[in-house]
Amino acid sequence: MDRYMGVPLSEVPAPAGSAAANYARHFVGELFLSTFKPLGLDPELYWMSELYRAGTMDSFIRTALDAATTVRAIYLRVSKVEKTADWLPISVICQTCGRIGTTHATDWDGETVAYACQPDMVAWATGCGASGRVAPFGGLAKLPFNVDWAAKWSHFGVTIEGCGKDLATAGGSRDRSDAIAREVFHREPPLNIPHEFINVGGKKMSTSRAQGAAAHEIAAVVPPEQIRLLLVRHRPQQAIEFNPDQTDAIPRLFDESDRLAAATAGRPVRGELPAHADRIFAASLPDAGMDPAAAAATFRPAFGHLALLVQIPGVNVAERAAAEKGSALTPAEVATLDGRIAAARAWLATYAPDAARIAVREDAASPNDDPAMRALLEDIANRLAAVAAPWTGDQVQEAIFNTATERAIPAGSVFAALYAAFLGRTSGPRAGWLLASLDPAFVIGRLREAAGSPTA
RNA sequence: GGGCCGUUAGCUCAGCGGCAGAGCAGGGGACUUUUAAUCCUCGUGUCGUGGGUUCGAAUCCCACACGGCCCUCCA
Repeated sequence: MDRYMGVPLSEVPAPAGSAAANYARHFVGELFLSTFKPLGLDPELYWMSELYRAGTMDSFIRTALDAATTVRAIYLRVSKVEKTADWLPISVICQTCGRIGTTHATDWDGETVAYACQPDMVAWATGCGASGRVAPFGGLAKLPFNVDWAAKWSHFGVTIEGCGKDLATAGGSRDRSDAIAREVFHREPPLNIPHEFINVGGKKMSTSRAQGAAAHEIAAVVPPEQIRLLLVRHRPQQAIEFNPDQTDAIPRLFDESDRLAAATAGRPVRGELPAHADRIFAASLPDAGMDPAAAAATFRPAFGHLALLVQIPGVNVAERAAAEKGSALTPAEVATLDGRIAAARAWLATYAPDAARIAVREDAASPNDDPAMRALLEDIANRLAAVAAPWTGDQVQEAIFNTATERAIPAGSVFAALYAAFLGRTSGPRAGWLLASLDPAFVIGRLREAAGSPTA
């Protein structure tokens, strides 16, 4: 580890087992790109290490070194950072040990600089102590971050580039780079659009601090379209509050996505829509080639509903979805459905609040308060005991309704009593199918507990 | 100590000089076989606080409070 501290990441070997050419490519390729790609972000990459090696940056290096006095003045004026009088805006790679973080360059003579690799320049790396002169071109040195940033604007002709608020602060990195662009490279810096962060539970999302959820964890649950919506629906300078843990934030994100789709497709929508709802929807589509109108018109099963259906044994979710739509699902709709089913399962396994999970009570039910209801539950138990296992959902549902009708008790209150006995709550999925999926002896026993009758 | 962004309904957020809004949550109601479904209905909230500008301020200006982030290096 120490051996590589201070060495350019492009020169550090990739971790064992990685196929990447070096450490930088390993992380950009394996982590960033694999997360971005499903989101429809397919950037064209430039590796600065290659541009430096190819000599592309040489003219900027020369300009910066010639203007070293100006650069030092900018650091002092803009950021109140005082560099020593011999400091040069160049980071030389030590010819002996390969480190870039430990070198101090001085004495630009128009072709070469002197440098020293210092053992105690920074706390996090130890220089080898070598010194010498080097022509800082062709990849033997790099520009410091702020100068490098400004140089890139000139080289790539950048006209607009946002950045996070951490860099956009007054006297911060962006201000320094802006000043360098103007005064050293004589070019107006690109239009800046500072943007906020994503907070989880009021705190900046941070994997290293184990705070809230990590991006790749959320991406494992929320499909690309909804993640894009999360990022796109707010003003950029508004921090995004997203706390999926034990909340309905994820189902709501789906609901908003579907609402925007409905509006785009011209279907009626409750309430007021945000300005440019159709544009927000189009921007949330991960595939740039996708026709927003066509995408909006497809059937989109409600996430909350799916999260319920996947928990009920014996339910054919695809059949239910087709029934709800009123016709067979298209291949694209099947793909949407499958994606949402997977998302619903992942959500239930991770972030979902307990209230969203159906769980049959382990403990015994207490007898119902109402004598008439107790008698009715006993009646249902007896009827079911006469039905040969395995029960079907229809059989159980029929037994419930027949009993309720005969005893002139509203079906609604019977169901409430059943849910209380089995789930410990007042509502739930279709009771007949729920009970049919459980062990018959258990069901009868539980019904008699709720009826207050001896179960032996 | 300096700076940037934010603060609007329980939650998430629009509105950004002209009657304070939406979704969700929540309350009430409808539906005699229940998808946690569906439908109808209900919104006074010190627009963070205090000043100022204005015929008129959530909106513009100034202070202050609170929250987040930054102000050494690296990127």
